Amino acid sequence: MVVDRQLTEAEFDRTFHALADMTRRDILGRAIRSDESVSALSRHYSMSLTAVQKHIAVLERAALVTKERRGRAQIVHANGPTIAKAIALLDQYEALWIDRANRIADVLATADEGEQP
Amino acid sequence: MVVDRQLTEAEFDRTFHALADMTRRDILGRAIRSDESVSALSRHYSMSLTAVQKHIAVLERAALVTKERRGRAQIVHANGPTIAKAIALLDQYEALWIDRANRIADVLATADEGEQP
DNA sequence: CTAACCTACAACCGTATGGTTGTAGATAGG
DNA sequence: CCTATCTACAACCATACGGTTGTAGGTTAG
Repeated sequence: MVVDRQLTEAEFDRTFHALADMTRRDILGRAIRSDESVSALSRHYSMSLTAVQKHIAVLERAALVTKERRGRAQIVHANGPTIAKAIALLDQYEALWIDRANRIADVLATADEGEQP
Repeated sequence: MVVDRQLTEAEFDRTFHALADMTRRDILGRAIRSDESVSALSRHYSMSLTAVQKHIAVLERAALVTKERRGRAQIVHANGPTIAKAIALLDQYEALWIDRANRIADVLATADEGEQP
């Protein structure tokens, strides 16, 4: 099963784009805490149902969320693994940054040694 | 000093929007690994200098990057703390998700106990 | 001083984004 | 059956985005 592969660059594009909107982050948060239908979710916001549907579609294309039919309602579930993969990428950047900061600190420390002969 | 506060929602918008583009992620990666000027960075990409300037401006508005004048060159530095704050938000989402998954597992386990009397 | 270089910014263009309204198809409930 | 509910989707609109070219201002090197 190809299930735990890294996200492609295009998938990262979609994931971060989906996260770059307050309404979508809020929808994601609600989807994580409980299972609500599309229309139930839409009632939390002062915009049309269609607008919320589109936001959910963006989250869905980013694989941050999945929909499950349950009678006439469409239940929105959060998809944890995609969040984890986004974290993994940012962790790589942070690790590089910390590594660089450490190397710079080393260079400065070594330079200091030579300055008091 | 108000330095380590959380990002506002609008700042998260900018941060994730900045990360939602392959070229900008690449520029951020290069800025983390080394200090390059704007024009030096632009040489890595098959687009105009102006386009790269704009990408850097987006990263700068998101506080993922800062610029430092050095003679006639403008050096682009990565800004680690902002990356860390983005990670912190995603970690919150992931923690909620794991918590929810655990609670669901508990409910299922409890239900199983009652099924073999 | 002059020429080359680095950066900044305005103006423009096609396309994507985020919103709206309106129409229509399933499904559940009384 | 009939009606209210939930969802889907097309069409439209204003604005933002990602790219271009062109012009202009500092700064360094020779």
